[in-house]
Amino acid sequence: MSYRTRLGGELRAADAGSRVTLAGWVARRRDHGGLVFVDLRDSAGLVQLVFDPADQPEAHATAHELRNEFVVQVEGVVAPRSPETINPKLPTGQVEVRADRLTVLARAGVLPFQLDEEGVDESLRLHHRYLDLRRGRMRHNIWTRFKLTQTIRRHMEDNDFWELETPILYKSTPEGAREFVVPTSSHPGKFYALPQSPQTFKQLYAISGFERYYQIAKCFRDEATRADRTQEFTQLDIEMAFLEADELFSLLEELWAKVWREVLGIELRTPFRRMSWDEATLRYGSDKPDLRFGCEIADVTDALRGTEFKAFGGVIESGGVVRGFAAPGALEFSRKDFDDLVEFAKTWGGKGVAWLQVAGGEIRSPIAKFLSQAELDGIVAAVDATDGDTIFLVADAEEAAVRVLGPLRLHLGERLGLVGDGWEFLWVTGFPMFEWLPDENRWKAAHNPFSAPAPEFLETFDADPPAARSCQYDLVLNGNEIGGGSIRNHRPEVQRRIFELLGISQERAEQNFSFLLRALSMGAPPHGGIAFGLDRLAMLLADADSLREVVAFPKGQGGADPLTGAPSEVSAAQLTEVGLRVVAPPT
RNA sequence: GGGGGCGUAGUUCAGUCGGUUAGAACGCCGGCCUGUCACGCCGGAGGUCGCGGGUUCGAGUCCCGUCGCUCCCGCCA
Repeated sequence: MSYRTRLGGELRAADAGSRVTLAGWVARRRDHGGLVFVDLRDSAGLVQLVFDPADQPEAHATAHELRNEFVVQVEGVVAPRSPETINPKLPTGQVEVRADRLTVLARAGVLPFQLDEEGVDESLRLHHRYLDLRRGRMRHNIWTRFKLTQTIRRHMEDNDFWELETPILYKSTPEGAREFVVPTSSHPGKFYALPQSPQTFKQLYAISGFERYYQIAKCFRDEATRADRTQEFTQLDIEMAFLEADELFSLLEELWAKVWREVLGIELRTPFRRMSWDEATLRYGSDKPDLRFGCEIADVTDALRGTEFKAFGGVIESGGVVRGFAAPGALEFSRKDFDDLVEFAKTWGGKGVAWLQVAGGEIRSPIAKFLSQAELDGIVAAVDATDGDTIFLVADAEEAAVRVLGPLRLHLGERLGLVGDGWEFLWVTGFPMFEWLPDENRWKAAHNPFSAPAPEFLETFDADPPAARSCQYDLVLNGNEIGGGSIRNHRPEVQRRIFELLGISQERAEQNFSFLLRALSMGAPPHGGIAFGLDRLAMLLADADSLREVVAFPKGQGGADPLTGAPSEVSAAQLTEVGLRVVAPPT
């Protein structure tokens, strides 16, 4: 005989008068008069048990000893509840169970925190994650994650993708993020790395003729953590042969529409918007613009050309720009509020921020007296400001101005409550291929070195690297980068030219990527793909503020796991086996 | 690697200008209550104020150091 009937719907449907066996956790016990009331919880719901000494004195006596989170099995008779006794805030349901038999299956000690309490210290929650996960909110978050991967698997399967695995013990290729290294006793002194992504192997699948690959893949980066960044994460990894980007875009638009329908019951508008990287950067100061509000950044340089006001004029003369945006509100900002904004801008490398309030047809600004009426009018027109707006301007080299204005726009969007509800998806395309690292005096791949140049840059990308744009695309949602990918280099000579420009010597390319170059030289189809951060998607879907809220057993800042105590030291014997000696033991 | 915030009962927090025996709520323990469900009522236990040092007649409170957690910058092809 099984332990139980499930609570919730199944039990509510049971006829009054029928006898049931239930098992679950004690959510709460109340004694009132001669009766004991127990709320019993399982994964399907909550039901109230009533113990009456008249029914069965022994069960009643045991029930009196119950504590929260005890695991019990009960037998009893389902009875309807009179509507006026049902508390809608606590969904114990339409029926109760008059219990006459009770077995305690497991006892619980005093809980380290109460399950209905909010704001409990996170490391305490992680230390007792099995308790924390019993809470409704966490249960919902984990459900969201499950529903996300379930919907993905169904959609990919329906579209003839194969779910294929790639190795976890990877070859170390020290480009990009710092890798986790793994020693092995078979080769003391040599190391595997954990994959930062299945990038190279998924390309090998495509080259091997597996034309539609996907995987829900674990990835690892030994880098500092953030609220939205962990060392160990999960991505939806996709690669296709004979791929046009448009084909991939519509496949994914359909996928996310399904996910939003399944998880949130929301219909997304498809196709998603698209924007070039250049446009996103200039208009929003970001390669992942949040389109839930306006405040588009405009160029006001022309309106101020030749101005007397040195702070602007000087910058313009030396080839810089003045850019800015108008934000509705901020008319009530105090001097200190504005000073804080200037400080904020400085943390992003800005020299300062100028502001002009447009109120009742007048311009209020500490710099207004330095500007002519024509210049003021020009500013207002350029940023398209209307009455009640405050205009924020930054004068600097174009790149520097953009770098400050983007975060400033986001900051003010939050601060002024401009960020609307909803889901703004955006494809960003045409990323730069390379980025110059002045400190190291070399070019760096802006995304990854396997992305193909856009066709119009195929001949010229190594002659004029800053101008080169790649076949890379990102999917952005409400200002979060949720995925990115590219059409790859399927011609080995193009891949070699990229490695060369990046200063990855032939020798090192040979050493690190020879398998890929070799594969490309034996008939590689045009291919490309994309990868999505599932943790971040789950976080957005569950409306959580940290990745750790949508990971069942997450690690804290610095990768420490309060639950298991990992990472931990290993024995001297284990070290000897892998040929390692710890030089600087933990203090 | 750098900067900010936090650390007081099992939990969430309060603690005034540095001043008597460090408080509240929830939880926990005991008792009462014949329909409770955030039950109610009475009583009780529970504290290395993260740790170390300093200033002071006196430190939870001020100073220095340190540890832990967290947020951000760097970093994250």
